[in-house]
Amino acid sequence: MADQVVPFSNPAGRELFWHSASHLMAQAVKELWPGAFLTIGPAVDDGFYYDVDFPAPITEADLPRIEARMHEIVDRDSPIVRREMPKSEALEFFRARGDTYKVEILNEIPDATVSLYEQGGFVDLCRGPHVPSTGALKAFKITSIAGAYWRGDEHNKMLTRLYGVAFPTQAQLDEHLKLLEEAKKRDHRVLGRDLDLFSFHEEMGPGLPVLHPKGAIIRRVIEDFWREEHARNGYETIFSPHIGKATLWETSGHLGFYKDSMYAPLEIEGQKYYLKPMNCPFHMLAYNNRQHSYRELPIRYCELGTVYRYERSGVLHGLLRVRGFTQDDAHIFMRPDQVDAEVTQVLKFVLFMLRTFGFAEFDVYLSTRPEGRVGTEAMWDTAEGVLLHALDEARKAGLISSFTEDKGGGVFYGPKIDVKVKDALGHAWQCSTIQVDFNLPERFDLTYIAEDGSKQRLVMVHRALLGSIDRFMGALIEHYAGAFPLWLAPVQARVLTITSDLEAYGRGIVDQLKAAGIRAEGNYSPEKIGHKIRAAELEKVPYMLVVGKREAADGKVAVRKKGKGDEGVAVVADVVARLAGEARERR
RNA sequence: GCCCAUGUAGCUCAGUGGUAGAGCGCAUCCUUGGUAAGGAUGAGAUCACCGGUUCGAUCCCGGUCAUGGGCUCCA
Repeated sequence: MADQVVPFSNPAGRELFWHSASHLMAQAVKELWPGAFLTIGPAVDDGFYYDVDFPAPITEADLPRIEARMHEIVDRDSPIVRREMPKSEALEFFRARGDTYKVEILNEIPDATVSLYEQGGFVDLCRGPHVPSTGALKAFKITSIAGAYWRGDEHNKMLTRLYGVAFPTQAQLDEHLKLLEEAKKRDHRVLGRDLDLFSFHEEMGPGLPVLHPKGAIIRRVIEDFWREEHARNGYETIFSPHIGKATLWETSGHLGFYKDSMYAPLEIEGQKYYLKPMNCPFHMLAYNNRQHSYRELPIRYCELGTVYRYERSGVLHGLLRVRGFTQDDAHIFMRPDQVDAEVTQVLKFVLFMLRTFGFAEFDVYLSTRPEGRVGTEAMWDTAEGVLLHALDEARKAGLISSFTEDKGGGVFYGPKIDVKVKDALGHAWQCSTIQVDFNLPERFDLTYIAEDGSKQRLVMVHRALLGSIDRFMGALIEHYAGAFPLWLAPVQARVLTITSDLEAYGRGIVDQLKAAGIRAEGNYSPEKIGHKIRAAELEKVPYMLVVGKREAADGKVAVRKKGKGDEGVAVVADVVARLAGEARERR
């Protein structure tokens, strides 16, 4: 059976190409370190990797050597040959080499026959297919080196993972590397510092950001919009404290299921208090403070609740993975007959919010019953059916194009819908989650009084639209590369005077903008206009309003839109109205 | 937490076993110039922290902390 040649433009072809490149890298490693053992080396979304058990640690400094050897192997242009053999024979082959990793993999392959690939004396167990010869692999780069546990299990040995990418031509590789550079410039951590949005400090501790005034404006704009829309959608805001007694977390089950993510308790007057990792228990108590009639439902409690979770130091990452963050949380209490309509409404709400922030592409997942769960099968059947129905409705309405079912991916207390947004570079960010919860209503004995006067168990849905406000900000920063649309921009307009003697005129314009609710400031320094424009462009201010003698003479400004250039002069009042309008429309 | 790497001025980065340098930014002064960098001068650094080796450590060694790339998990 000969391997088919599949073009690189095709996803399968790309995978084949990258997988072959992975073998090429493996051969180079094996030639340079004969004592190294190869484990697994697949193609991944944006390249390939190979996990290697090296006899002694290697470092980044070794990468050029490996690349050089790879080029040598390419020049040899060895044919890549597939050989099939009985599993037992392959086992013997790898056992003889003392290659326990390949033996372990082989033992898990159910087939009686396996395939090996050979290229210039280098042999690896592989399903294939591959490019016909090593000469086909022209352009590649080992991009990084990292540790990775054998089989991803931290109880296993730590291997060395080499990541790489490969392309049929050098031009394509260069293009790809350029794209990576671009992505680096959009990194929210870099922009967060350059645009003076937030910072981290050793003195405060890892995973604990502090928002600077400009970052705080973005946060406040997000929150104001959020509150407004929640009020409009029938939510009531509540506020809950940051700590709660141990008994509360015992009731909620967090001390049983979530303890590893919670911080050690504080002791106050002989009682243990825990920093909250979630807001749910407080909302449950607020609901349960009095009896509720079926007529009141659904009741929707929302809160921008700041929670604290222990995250292992190695996983912290800018605003995306922190130890204290604010969830845009809500808990909806309802009758069983209301769940369908409510979930559908929540999903629409989610998509409305995300679209308003400028995201147009979503990855939507339905996660169903996992092993080890609470609730009856009938409850799961109903809840999964409801979520599925909501997703179907959203699809029919054109709100989403499709969704993926993650079988067994639900939480122990109920099924859920997750929505990830895709940013301008195509990266997916986990944001929204809509979860049916069978657990807390039982634990907190949440009920309502039905039409016939009986006490009934209610259904509770837990949801977050943006997920973590902090993470969402990170997503926005990268999506817009720091160049926020007007309504989100910390500074919306900057007045730039051609000469410093026009300061008074400039200040007048700033005042008019501010009076209209525009976040405006002026730059009246005696720098040249080109300098001021460059500064404003770099700070990604959406509008630059340039004023010189000509404009000052007849009450006008020259409008320059960031990234677009000079738009010509306009009357000040018109410009103020235009910006105010854009901000109001959240553009 | 684990593996590897990194930590020098606000930022980006040079550099050396004899206590540091550039560009940008910042301050002051000059310049008042029409759409992405005008000029001069100046301030600014216990070279992450703690310990060791050494006559002497920013540099070598050890530890700690933080950061980065991953593994794992998740908002």
